[in-house]
Amino acid sequence: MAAFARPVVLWFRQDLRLADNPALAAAVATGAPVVPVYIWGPAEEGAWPPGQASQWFLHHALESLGADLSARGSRLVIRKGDAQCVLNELVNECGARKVFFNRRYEPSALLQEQAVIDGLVKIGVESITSNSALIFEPNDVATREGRPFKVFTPFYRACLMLPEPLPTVRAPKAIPFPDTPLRSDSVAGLDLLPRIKWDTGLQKTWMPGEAGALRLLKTFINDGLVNYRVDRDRPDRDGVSKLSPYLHFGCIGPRQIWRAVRSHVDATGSGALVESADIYLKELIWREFAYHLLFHFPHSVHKPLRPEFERFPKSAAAAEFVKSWQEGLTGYPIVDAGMRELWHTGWMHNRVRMIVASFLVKDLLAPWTDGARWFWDTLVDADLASNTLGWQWSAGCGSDAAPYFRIFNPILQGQKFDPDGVYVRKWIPELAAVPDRWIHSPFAAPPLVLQSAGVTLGQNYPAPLVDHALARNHALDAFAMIKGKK
DNA sequence: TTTTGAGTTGTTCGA
DNA sequence: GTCGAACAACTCAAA
Repeated sequence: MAAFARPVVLWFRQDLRLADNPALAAAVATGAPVVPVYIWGPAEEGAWPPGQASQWFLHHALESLGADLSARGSRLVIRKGDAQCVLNELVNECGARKVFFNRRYEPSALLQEQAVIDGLVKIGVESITSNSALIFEPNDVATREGRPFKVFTPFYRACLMLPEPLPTVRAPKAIPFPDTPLRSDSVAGLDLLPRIKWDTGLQKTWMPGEAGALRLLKTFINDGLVNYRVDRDRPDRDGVSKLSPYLHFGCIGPRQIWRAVRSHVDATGSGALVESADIYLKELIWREFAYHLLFHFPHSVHKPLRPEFERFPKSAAAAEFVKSWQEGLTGYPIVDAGMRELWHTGWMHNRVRMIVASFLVKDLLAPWTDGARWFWDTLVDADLASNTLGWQWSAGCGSDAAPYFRIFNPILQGQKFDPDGVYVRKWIPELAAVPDRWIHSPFAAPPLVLQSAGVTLGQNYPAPLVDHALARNHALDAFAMIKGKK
């Protein structure tokens, strides 16, 4: 029978995995041959096509997915272009009457999705969509008045009132592929890899794909989770899961993580583990909250949620400052270490993300949107929802943002969270010989100390761009100004 | 409708 | 060195 059944199309998007993939499961459950397709269409991502680092991750995640499909008797069809055109073309080629896919929530993706569904209806093809990317979709959570949440804590409480995430769908054992010959581009043909070889650091750091995600999750749950409460703030330790790029591309789903953590806690839960697990799972709910906000307030990707922040002043030197910040040449070691970690690995520890963001916006008085854009272009985990929420929070212009007076002191933050300077020395080797006492403030060290450490400020390590104490006062003035106090 | 309590991640200053 | 208060006022969400 199956040989004569019309095939169905499975459109892979940000869900590059076989397990916990409801659209794939639904397609396989039809009993018909399945045509899995990935469509590379950066032009449809609006102002936010994947950056170089994200493209690198995507390339390898696609190769991994292709291999996983082959192991199940299938293969990945790859095409370039406009999703609506490609899908129309593909259903005509293979005779499919059904297209399965998982939903996305970014503004441009929502438009794309509607165009795809409308286009397919016109030629008599049905679209069947599922949720794979979120534990709770944007409309699943609402205030009692039916409105979206703007504050995290009530959102979080509302989520906890909802039923626990369902057990995940297993990867299909076999995925039948039709006999029809179907043209496919190669992953390499998408031209996602850098022309100039700068990706060595990425290669050393990441193993993109479903297997890499599951391996990371397992290691984290067994080794990292119990100390997560403390170690999540320590960039000098290996204390976080680093699952963010895998979540972004859907190499793993949030429900898989939720279930795996919960099961581990239920099986072995000591007090410390329970506490750490709750904090970790709360981070997953932060991700949900970011999608909730992006969906309901799509303008937040480029406009502050608090409109008075459009008047927030900009330093006359902002453009130069941004450049130094990008290059890791601000003269504040913890900031520079973070920016260099980002450049080399496509990732930055979350504690350090907050520090560099506060520094850009409040010490350098540069627009938060410049920071958001740089992160977008350089992060392997660049995610419109999380990036937007993070920057609005740091800049203080989100609806539930850091209070204006919360200005990170880059020296204190370094001393507190990288007390032995291990993180700074790793990314700024020119400071390696600076003693612990001065590692986070080399500009304050006695000249003889710097001399014997081989550091000459302004030559092999920059003098600070701004004086933090002064910069802090300027920022406080700026906040008073936009509130109309000055 | 009005009221009430609360809001991720910090720093500084003075006692 | 440690500790508590101040740093504002506003908006959100629920009662």
